[in-house]
Amino acid sequence: MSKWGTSVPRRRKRADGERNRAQLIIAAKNAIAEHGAAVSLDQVSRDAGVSIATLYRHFPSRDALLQEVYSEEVEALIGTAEQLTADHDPVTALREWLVVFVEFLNTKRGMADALSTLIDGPDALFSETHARLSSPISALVARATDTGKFRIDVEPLDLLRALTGVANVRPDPDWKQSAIHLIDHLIRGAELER
Amino acid sequence: MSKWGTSVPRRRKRADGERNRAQLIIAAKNAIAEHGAAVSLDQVSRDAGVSIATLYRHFPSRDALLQEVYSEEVEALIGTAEQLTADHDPVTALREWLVVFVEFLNTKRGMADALSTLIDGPDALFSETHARLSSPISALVARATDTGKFRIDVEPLDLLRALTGVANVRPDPDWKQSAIHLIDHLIRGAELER
Amino acid sequence: MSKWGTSVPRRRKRADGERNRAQLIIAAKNAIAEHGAAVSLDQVSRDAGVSIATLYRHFPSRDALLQEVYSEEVEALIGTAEQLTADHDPVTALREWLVVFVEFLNTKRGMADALSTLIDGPDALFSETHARLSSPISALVARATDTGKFRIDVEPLDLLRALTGVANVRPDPDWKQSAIHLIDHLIRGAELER
Amino acid sequence: MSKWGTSVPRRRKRADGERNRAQLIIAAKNAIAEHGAAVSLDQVSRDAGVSIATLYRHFPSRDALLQEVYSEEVEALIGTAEQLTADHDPVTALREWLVVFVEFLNTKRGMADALSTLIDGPDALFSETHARLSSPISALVARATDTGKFRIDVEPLDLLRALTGVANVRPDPDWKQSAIHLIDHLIRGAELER
DNA sequence: CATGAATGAGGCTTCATTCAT
DNA sequence: AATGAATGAAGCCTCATTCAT
Repeated sequence: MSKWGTSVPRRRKRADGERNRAQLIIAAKNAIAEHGAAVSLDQVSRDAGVSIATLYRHFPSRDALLQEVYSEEVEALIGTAEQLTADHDPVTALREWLVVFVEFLNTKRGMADALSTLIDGPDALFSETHARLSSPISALVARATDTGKFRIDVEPLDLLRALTGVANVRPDPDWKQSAIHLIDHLIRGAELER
Repeated sequence: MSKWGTSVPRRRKRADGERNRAQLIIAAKNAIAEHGAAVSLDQVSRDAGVSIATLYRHFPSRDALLQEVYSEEVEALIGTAEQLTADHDPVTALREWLVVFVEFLNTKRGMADALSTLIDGPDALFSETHARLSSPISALVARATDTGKFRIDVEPLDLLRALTGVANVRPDPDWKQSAIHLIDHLIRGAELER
Repeated sequence: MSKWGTSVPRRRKRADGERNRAQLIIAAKNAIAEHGAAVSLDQVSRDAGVSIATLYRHFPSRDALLQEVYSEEVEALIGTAEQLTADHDPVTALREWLVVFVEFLNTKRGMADALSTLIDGPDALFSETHARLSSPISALVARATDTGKFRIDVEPLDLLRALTGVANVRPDPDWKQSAIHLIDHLIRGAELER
Repeated sequence: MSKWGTSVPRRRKRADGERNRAQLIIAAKNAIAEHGAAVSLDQVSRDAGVSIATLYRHFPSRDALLQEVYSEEVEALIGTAEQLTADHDPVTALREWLVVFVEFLNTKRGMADALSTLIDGPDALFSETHARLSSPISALVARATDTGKFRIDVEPLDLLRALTGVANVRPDPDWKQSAIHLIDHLIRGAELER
């Protein structure tokens, strides 16, 4: 089927393109973590080892890039929610997922900025991610609540927002531990029997 | 009309200087509330009715100005803590102060950005505010804890951070309500008798 | 399915090449009419359904492409001149041709830009077109003059330039009518008997 | 009244500012004449010997700059129309003004581009200039027509457009002569008695 | 003290054009 | 012959900050 006997070497350039694309996403991820969501795209392209024009070829707008960076991780997060739901009792699943969310924030340092920085108020990027995270957290909370032993008046997404707040304290190396304390406290406040 | 002919003008000069300084802080405060922390200093100086150079005379750098804006409000917050401590029982005082803190965040929309936007590591501005807020919140929590009916494993400052997280959801007009729900939940999680 | 198994594909390759070339010219023509002469070549190649590289294979530079677009239409114009000369009396032929020229400008909206945009001095593109249009208009004018009833001190090409000036008023939807009025006036000014 | 004894030296900087402003207008004028209206503002600022930021300080937008360049000359033109109306018989006045208009085009080479290039179709800049030139030319034509010996079916502004067309032939050094021939022809076509 | 002006530097974005396959 | 990818270069614009008066 192949013209040259192996199926791989054909279209090396194409492969490079995809490698660059990947590099850009990685660079953007790191850059955002380091400098916040307002990173210069110039910076990102430099980090990725490509020209700024190449960045623009792959991502026609800053948002398109952020979207992509964001997307991957968010999908993973959502997948984890399903996994945990299957493997654990409701409250544990919720707790564990919040812990995973904190891990996610770790890579995403600056992402919170990203959301609010994007100009148009309730913008597409935010709305979408919002919506995507809303499902799993709501489901997990609902499942915990359905046990009858758990009650929480806080809107599910606000749990994530609270953790984001703790995560945004940039310099503190112990923030993850702090966040876990907060998770425990939040759960404890929701348990009816004590 | 002479510059030194009366005893008043000499003082007025000084007064003008201070008025300018005050105006600048007010303008910066409003500008930040309105446009986020990335406001152009030009904008601020224009709003204050002085030249950009005058701004620089008073505040040698952008950060110095932010610092000051921040400072004022923080001092007010601290004052409130003392007031509440004097007027209310420990848990109520804590709860009320957290509510006041949420109000503070309301004016400061964008201030959170300001903090995280400042680029490198444990920056001076943040650290100082951090330190200054640490005292009142710690004191309030300690006082509540000392009643023996209250226990919280979360680091006091993290309570504020959690609220900040909820506050940072820019477009939601109900965020304040959400924040208060969170406060109640956090307090509830800390009460030993239920 | 084999590449060389039939005698047709070999020719088709060539045919494709020519088709592409033609498509490119058409696309460029439309693009210029729509967006002015500053169209991006990327746009043109996309419209033509080929890659930008293919565009470059056919036309080594932006100017080469414009040249070609221009050329085709100019040839058609010249053909029309001959036709009109054959079919009508001198003055009518001249008038009609000027009307056709106005039609030509209509499709070419933006072409005028194209010419003057090319940066330096008496550029090749312009000069050539210049030269090519010079013949027919001069011939038509000469033929009208030879009747002895017609006299015009204006350089023949300037008649076209004047019309181009009227045509370049972009927003006016009645410009064609205006141009025809101008044609009539110009002819009227040349008629000796009145 | 002055603090230093002469009224001049005070505010030297301000004077510089105005000089720069003037330089920018001159540079823009020349640059447009040379490269057309799409000149890079960077280029203009460089020619004027100031930084691009300074250009922007004086003219917040490209249009603002063009407006200014344009404005001065247009006002002069309008003034001339009044002068000529006062000093000459109707037809002569019209003819002379058209000659002056040709002179104006000489400085303005590329201005025609400017008009059509500015993005929004019938845009403010164009409309205004349009309107401003409309008055004098209409008045001059009307006055000539009122003599009863002159008739022209061409819209007054189209006379200017026709001349602009001739003027836009960049390389020809004799274009001014050509334009004057055209003027004479246009006038001749309008005279009823011959 | 205050001012208006100026600027360097940096980010954004778009192209025409080249290159390896 | 055709392609997608890459890039240098250039334009646009904005801002924090400095300076001469």
